[in-house]
Amino acid sequence: MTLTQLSAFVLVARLGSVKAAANALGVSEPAVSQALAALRKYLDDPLLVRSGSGMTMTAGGSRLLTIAAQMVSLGAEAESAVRSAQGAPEQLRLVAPNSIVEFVAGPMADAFTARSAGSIEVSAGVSATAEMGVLVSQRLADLALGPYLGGDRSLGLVSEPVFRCRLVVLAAPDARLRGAPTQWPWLVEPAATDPDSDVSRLLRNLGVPDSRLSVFPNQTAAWEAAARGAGVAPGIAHLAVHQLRRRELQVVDVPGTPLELCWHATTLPIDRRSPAAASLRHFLGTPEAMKLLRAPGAGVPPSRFRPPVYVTIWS
Amino acid sequence: MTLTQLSAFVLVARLGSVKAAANALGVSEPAVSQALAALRKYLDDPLLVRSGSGMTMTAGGSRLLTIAAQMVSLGAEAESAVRSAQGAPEQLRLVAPNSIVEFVAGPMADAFTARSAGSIEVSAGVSATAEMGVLVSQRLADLALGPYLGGDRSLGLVSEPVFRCRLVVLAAPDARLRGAPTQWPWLVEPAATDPDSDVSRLLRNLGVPDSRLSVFPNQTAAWEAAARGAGVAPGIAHLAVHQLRRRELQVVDVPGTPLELCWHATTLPIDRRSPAAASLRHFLGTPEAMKLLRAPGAGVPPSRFRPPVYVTIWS
DNA sequence: TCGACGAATAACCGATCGCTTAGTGGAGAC
DNA sequence: GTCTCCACTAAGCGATCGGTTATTCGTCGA
Repeated sequence: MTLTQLSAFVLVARLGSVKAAANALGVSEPAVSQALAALRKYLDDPLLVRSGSGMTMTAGGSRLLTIAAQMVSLGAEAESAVRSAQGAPEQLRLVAPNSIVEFVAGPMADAFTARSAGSIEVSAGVSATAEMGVLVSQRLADLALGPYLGGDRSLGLVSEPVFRCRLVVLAAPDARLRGAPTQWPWLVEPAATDPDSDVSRLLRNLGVPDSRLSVFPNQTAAWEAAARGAGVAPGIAHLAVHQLRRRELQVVDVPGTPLELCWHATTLPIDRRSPAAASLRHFLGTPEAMKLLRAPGAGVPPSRFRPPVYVTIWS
Repeated sequence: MTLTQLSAFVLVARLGSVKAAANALGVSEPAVSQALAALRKYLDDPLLVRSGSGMTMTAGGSRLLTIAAQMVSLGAEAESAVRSAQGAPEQLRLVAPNSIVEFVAGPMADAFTARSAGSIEVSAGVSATAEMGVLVSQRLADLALGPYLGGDRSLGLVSEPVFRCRLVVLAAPDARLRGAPTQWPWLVEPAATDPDSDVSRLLRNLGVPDSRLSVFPNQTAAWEAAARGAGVAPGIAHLAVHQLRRRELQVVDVPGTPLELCWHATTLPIDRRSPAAASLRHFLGTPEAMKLLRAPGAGVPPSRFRPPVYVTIWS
């Protein structure tokens, strides 16, 4: 019985599928399956059994889940406790949707590290909406910046609004868009395939079929294609400020847009929150952070992003 | 960072020495030292440093201790939770001084297993007094039967009296004992070398030098030697009932004896106690258990006992 | 009935764990 | 100074872990 096995089990139980857990951990699906098999053998209990929709827990599995979750969480806590005790920079892991990581996580991390006088290092990772809450509650991440995640009460998370913005649809000024929006070519970033993402919701509301989507490795690439006239690209309005100002793109009037959004900061409740996480949470409310959220970085070349989507970056 | 490493660390921190921890775990001393080295390297902190008397914790070490102890404890809890959930017999580990294991633990375990209709299996192990409390608080054992262990408040244990008995000194009826007790040959079981044991205390009070001790692998062997006239053997009076009735041994009048003792049952507090441990604890108060405590088994041939002393038996 | 998807298994591989025995090093006791 | 105790290191060994790719198995849905 190892901590990796327990952590795989918890993730499978929480996400409801081996595949999802494998994605969240950034490993192949048999790796998770085997960790599960080893645990099953060791404890002599199936723990999770396949059932029509996802995996359901046995009696033993549900007892294990509560305990294993604590152990995994304590494991992460132990590391940070020891490291912080000796003055090494604390590792703080921020998780967010692709668009946020792409434009604001970098400057945000740099600013916060500077503000903490180098005593806290921030790293950022991309994750699907459905995984973000679990990652934070598992202490695989310290803070999630993105949609509201307080819906699942069982995770015990605090999700507070920090920033309002608008989702719009962009296209080149000279683009000739014929017919209904459902027939346009839609140039999207990978999050559009996350059913819980705002972009995905917008596309569903419009009734855009998957066949009309072109998925680009990141938002910047999708917007460049749109600027070349290849189609329309949904995006957060203020993140495209450079392209809009240079007239490479303009806002297209589409039903249901602009979609008012609110980014939330999600963490463990105060009593379970690490000091570093609390500090970052506080930083997000400062004018300095607001400025960074409002004035995004220029975006980064595609090569800096990992090819697979919805993979968290930390090992 | 593995659970074995954490468990080794906790034991070293609690027992104050690598050697003691190795004994408690039943492994060689370098094994523990290496586990510690691996943890130190992984966490990049010395955790425990040698200091004149034993090992003292660094700041990181003391932070780790509280968390690691929980993790180790949860690990044991996880196993028993899953096993009990699927109807497999629960493993209940009883720890006691050598004499109790030798004479009463076997019948007690059998009786309790029968009483629980086979749903709980009891195994018994020998441990030094100083280790018993730690073993219970670590959940390496579920119940300790022996001396009072409530002294160390930090372990958070409940130690309640269950049985009164007397420690006496025995010899063959025809033994010719010359001079003062300090000059007799003393035939002792291994617990006599445990400074916290009652036998050891008695010998200290009498001023018996170590050179006059002959250590036998178990109580039965020591008593057999005494019956052959090889010297005197301290022991719990009612455990020697067979030898006394057959006139192989008789009580020798020695200052400070009979020494009134009280066996205590030590467990975690009720809210942290496993149901099986609670059940055994309750069983110890029943007339059936009293009878077993009063009328011991015949003792077992030496070969059934492990050569090393003060080693807990479970892996 | 067939196909597709997701879980489980097989086979393999390198790294690490956990343990051993044997030897080194350092601090205190005589 | 030398002895002794105790922690640590070295070296080696077998088992397991944790990961991969490729394949098989079961179940659901068309």
